[in-house]
Amino acid sequence: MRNTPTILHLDMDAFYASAEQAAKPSLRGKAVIVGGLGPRGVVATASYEARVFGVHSAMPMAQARRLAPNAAYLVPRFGFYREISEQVMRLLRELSPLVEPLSLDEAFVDLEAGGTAWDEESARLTGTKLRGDIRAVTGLTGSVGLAVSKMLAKIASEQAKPDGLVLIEPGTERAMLGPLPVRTLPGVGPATGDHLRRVGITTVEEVAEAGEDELVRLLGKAHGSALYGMALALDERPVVAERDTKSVSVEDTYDVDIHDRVRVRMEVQRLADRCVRRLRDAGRSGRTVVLKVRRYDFSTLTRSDTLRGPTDDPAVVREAAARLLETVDTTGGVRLLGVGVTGLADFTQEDLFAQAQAAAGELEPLAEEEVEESAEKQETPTVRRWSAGHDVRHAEFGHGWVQGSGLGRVTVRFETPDSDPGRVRTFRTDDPELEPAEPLPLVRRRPQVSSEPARWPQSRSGGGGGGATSSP
DNA sequence: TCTGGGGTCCTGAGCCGG
DNA sequence: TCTGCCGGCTCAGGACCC
Repeated sequence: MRNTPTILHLDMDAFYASAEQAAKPSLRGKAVIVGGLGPRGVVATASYEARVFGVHSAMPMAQARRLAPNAAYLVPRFGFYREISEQVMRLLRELSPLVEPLSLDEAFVDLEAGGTAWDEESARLTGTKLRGDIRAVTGLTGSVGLAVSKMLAKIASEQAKPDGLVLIEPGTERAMLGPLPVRTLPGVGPATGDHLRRVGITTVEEVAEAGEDELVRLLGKAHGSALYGMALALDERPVVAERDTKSVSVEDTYDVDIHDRVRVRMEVQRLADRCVRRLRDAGRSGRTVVLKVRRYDFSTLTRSDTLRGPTDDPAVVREAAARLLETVDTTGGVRLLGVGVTGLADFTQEDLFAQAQAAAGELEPLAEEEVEESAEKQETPTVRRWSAGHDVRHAEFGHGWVQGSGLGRVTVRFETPDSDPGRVRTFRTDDPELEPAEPLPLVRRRPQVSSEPARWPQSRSGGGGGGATSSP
């Protein structure tokens, strides 16, 4: 393991919620909760103002609404977040070719490999400048952790939140780690945490004291050994720039459990089509088709079928998924269905056997009329949908966003990232002057990458100036 | 309180072929 | 030819992560 703290972990602060606050001046400083708004939605991100009420990510939305009834509730706009994420990732790639994105809002960077840091001081300077650049380019804040390994850099960025920088000095790692709860270690979730607590292990220090043999006995070989290493602050995992995707899947949770078997079959076919579309967009094909069914009682089962060769043929995937469904009992109802493909390849191989079978009529695919008939039942009648938080443009009032809709009315707040908080107006949902719009850039004119200050005030004023401040 | 969606990795059982 | 062993593959489930 290296002895300089030149692994950087960047974590954007409350990313989705902060992006929405940046786009919508009236939400700055307010509790904002982004997530699924249906009856079975969960919180994706809560702004720091919402966290005060006890709201956190992965919490059921119904619970969040009870805790913070006056918060702004928005559906995620992944396309918008992806654009911001790409700006941030570009800044990271200026630091090093070794950038490992973990999600839209997180990444590791090997600064040493990029020649941008070689010791404590240069690492700290690089991290500080990066935070300023992110703020200048996106208007958002991110927290930076610096350490000798990925695990420690991630723990450091967690400690730096929000809007800070923490560098773990080489030699102090074990002392820092010891008193932390086991859940701090990567790979320790609710189940493992419980497991360890039941045998009296609650801190990282106690994990180290338990010894490798005991951990392997408790958790199995791979998990036990890995955890022991982590507790000793040993983590040799390199920053890996190119990660090959290993599976592609889509799934839907339904607002109400589905009981009708015909409807279940139809949904599986739709999911299969969506899955193949994603597969093709990625230029891949796959050999193993996986069906996922979550039943009314939340029990989840998967069924998979490995074909003789990789395919990206929707008919083949549909047929495999339909065949797998026939092995599953769905009486009682299903709350979630999913279709995935694994065993990915860059080439396809015609599944002649399946094609021949289909041609011979052995597969009993859903009759077209049956599909269409069921599809019609699904269609909501002709009303335009206005999702909360999405951008719109009105012929007279200009750019705004949907604050809410229902009962044939849609409420729009007219404001832009660099305007003052705007006024609210209500329209009929079929108002011809109202149309969906693309999100506006958060920072109007991309400034030179330097310490130019953000163009508008942040909800968390913190360090002010160029944003290039650091906490201890 | 009532649990999303997209992934990754691990484990253990059963089967098969050398 | 039979048996035992071993490794590899497939399948299902579970845990974890963001």
